[in-house]
Amino acid sequence: MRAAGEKKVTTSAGRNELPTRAPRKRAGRGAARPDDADEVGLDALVGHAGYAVRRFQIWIFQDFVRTLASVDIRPTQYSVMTVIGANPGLSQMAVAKRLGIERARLVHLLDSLEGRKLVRRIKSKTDRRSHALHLTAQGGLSLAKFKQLAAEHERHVEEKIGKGNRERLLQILAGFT
Amino acid sequence: MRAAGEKKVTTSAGRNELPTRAPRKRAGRGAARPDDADEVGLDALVGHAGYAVRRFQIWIFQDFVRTLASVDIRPTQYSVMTVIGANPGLSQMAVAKRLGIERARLVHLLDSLEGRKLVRRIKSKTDRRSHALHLTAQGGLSLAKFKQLAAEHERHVEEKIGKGNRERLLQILAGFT
DNA sequence: AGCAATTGTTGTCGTCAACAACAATCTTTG
DNA sequence: CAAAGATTGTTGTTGACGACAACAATTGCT
Repeated sequence: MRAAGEKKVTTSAGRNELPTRAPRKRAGRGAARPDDADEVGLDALVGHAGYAVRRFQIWIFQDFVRTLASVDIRPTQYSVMTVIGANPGLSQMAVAKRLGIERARLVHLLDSLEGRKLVRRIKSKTDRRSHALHLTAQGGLSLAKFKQLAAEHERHVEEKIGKGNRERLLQILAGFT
Repeated sequence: MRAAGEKKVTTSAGRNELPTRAPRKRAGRGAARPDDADEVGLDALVGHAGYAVRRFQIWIFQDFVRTLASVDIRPTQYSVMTVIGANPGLSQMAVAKRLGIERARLVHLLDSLEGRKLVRRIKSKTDRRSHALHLTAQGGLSLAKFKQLAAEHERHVEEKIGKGNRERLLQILAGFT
């Protein structure tokens, strides 16, 4: 519901400023006073995996949100629906554990999705504490659309870091999924 | 939880009924329904770079916080001090731009660091709007210690994904730093 | 001088991880 | 079987964080 920005972000959104890194001289210590951020040396920060990953994560997140803005689905919502769609009848606990999110957080997520008639909580008969999660008919249809857009987002990632690098990345991080 | 032989991704577009596992601990559920998160298929989620990166980012973040817990320094604080240490005299705007954080947010960050006598805001004489940021003597000493711990954290990353993979990762994501 | 832009600051809003506490409901065990 | 313990969904709080909006002081531009 934001969309107020209406920035000139095209749907392709790739190749904006990747190779900016001008091989300029390192910011000289002492007298030099780099005012432009482009000239600021990072020193020890480069070489930290966490920093690079954080920046990349932010970029990916924003592109995902932007690409799926028309359907108003955020990454976490998408992951929840995907898991439920692939494993109907899961309990909230199971979904939370699988996605590594707090079950407390999943409550709000599902409230929202259920309010939009995408997901249903059905009381389990075998365990009256838990809910069996299912996609609604509309939810299934919608998820198909979401997946299309998510695939488009994935193409943006390819454009940004290269197809081979993306696959390599997935391979390296396969242990965390 | 590595989900080793996980190849239950039946590419046939239809439903992929999970391979019937013998019901383990809990009383039989009647229908084949995975209760344990370990058995839950992710389907389309695997293959999404954003998901893998997010999980990895969370892991890295937590390890960083844990490794630097003794000095009570969080990733963002570390990045701010590193940049200031490498480029003394920077303005808040320059630091914020370089690290990709909001200048509004940097205010609180610096309030905290200045309160701990690690950095100083010195009024610029050339531009009385801005502050020149410097590490205090204690801040410089502390940063050296922080860097040691950060290097230890980085070793944890190596242990987790492998030395070569870590370097490849940094290489792939170099454009985002 | 006048007006737009920048800088630091304050504040709000929404997302997210991490806990804590609780009622309802299993499961275990004495 | 009944009490004790554990689990599930829920509500609430805390704190870090990104995104904005508005503002005063200051600078730059014309």
